[in-house]
Amino acid sequence: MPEGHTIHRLARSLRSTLGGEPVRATSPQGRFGAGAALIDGQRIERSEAFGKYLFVRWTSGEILHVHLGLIGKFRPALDATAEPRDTIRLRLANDRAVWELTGPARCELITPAERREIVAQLGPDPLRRNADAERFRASLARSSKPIGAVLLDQRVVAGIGNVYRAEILFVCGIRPTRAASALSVEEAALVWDETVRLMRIGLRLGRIVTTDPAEIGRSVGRMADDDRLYVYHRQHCRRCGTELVTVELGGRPMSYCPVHQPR
DNA sequence: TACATATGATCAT
DNA sequence: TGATCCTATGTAA
Repeated sequence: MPEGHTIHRLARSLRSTLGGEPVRATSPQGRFGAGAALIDGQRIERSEAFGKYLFVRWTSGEILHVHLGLIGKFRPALDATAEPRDTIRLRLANDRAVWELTGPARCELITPAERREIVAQLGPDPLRRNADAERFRASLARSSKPIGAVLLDQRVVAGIGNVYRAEILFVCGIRPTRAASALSVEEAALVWDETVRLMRIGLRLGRIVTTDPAEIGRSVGRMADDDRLYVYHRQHCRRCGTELVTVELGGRPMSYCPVHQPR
């Protein structure tokens, strides 16, 4: 379930559970066998996320680059003692924890220069300190494409995915079909601020929650799944019940509320 | 069993 | 824009 908050959380969890001592690395599936052998027995020196990209630096100097893509998962083993399934690309283990990676779009060892190239292609990451909001605003001002499509462009802002783009624009009251360059400075600032706010919540909770607990009438902990989002994957607006409009932007479907997201 | 679908990105045309 | 890759899950047949 990978938008940026997931990867940031993952980077932290890997550090806290595997950091400090040598890690056993294997590739039960075999497709990353040579790479796993190179980091096997090393310690994690650094584990960080940039947008949806995960970088784990090892004491040997190798950098593990993982991108989960649409269906990839990197999670603690359900049963650490069971024989690993043969879909597991990479398994990282010490005496405290076992992590299993399946279905990644990318799992490779890269050099620091290659890491820099990847990061250089990415826009500011709202979950990183010192993220450059002005650079984001300037990208919007330059783009005549719909804001709904622009928010998915990782070169503009790194980490937003299909859920957050829909939810952010709802919370900001902005119709996704509007040209990015048509947003006022205040609107662009609002989009950035809400992106930071909502993704931080996602990072803290480990799941995407964009609804206001006061509006829902329940604490976040007691919210049903159906109450967590305003528009994503819904037929009707969580706020007013109006039938949502679905459009395809950036090659992927998204919904908006015609009442709360005016032209 | 088969098929559709999923919080993504890349490559070919 | 469309095809393709990667895996797991839910629903239909």
